[in-house]
Amino acid sequence: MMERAEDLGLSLSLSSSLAPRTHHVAMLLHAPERRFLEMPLLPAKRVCEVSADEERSGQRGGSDDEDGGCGMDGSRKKLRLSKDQSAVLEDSFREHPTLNPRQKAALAQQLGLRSRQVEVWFQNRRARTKLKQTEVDCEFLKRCCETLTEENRRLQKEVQELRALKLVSPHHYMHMSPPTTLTMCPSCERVSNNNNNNNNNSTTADRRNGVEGAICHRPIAVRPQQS
DNA sequence: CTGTAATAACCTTTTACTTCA
DNA sequence: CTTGAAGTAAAAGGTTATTAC
Repeated sequence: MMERAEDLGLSLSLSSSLAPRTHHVAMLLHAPERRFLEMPLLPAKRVCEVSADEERSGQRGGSDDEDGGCGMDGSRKKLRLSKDQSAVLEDSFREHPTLNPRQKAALAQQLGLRSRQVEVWFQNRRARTKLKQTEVDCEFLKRCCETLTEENRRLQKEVQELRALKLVSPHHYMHMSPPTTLTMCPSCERVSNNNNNNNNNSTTADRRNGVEGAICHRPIAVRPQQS
């Protein structure tokens, strides 16, 4: 059969970790719809696995990766890893989240598990890590969204007030100091704070006239707005 | 050189079991 | 004792990269 780099004791972290990661972004986007379309109408078939005694003892020897047997009733009995086994697996995971076949076999032998079980444990462990990270990212984005919503509300209010002021007292409006606001360059979409951005080219009058392009970091065509 | 089939490794989703409040 | 939620081992089915032909 094929002789992979791992079999030679080489790490394939680039090809086996990075590449799938790039593709799983697409998977995240498209998998749910696909899964929905392909969702079976009937429950998935039950599958036989390692017998309860073998699993519980965790001492099942024998050839690697062979399918386990079934309980007499075909029911799936679930292995619970001991604390020691979990600790060793966790340590190993911290060291390297993916295993090459040699590491996997060594770990399996050390723990008295099949290497398939070690492999599955690592798969699930990676999935849990990713899920946790997704939750963290989601929480962060939620907070960002709340902050931006609040900022948007504040800015809308400020715009309203300025418009009202301009109508009521144009002279006073022209001579007031610039508002505490953020300005986004329409060209490069960078946001700058007017108050501490002293080296930008825009003037207060520019901004009052809606000429926001003046703060751009690169030259852009500025078309004064009709007001 | 290119296309293709086989294979390994990994990922995501789902299922089923265990534990615990 | 029952029940529902959470945690997790394992299976299923998918994608991608590699290799041989």
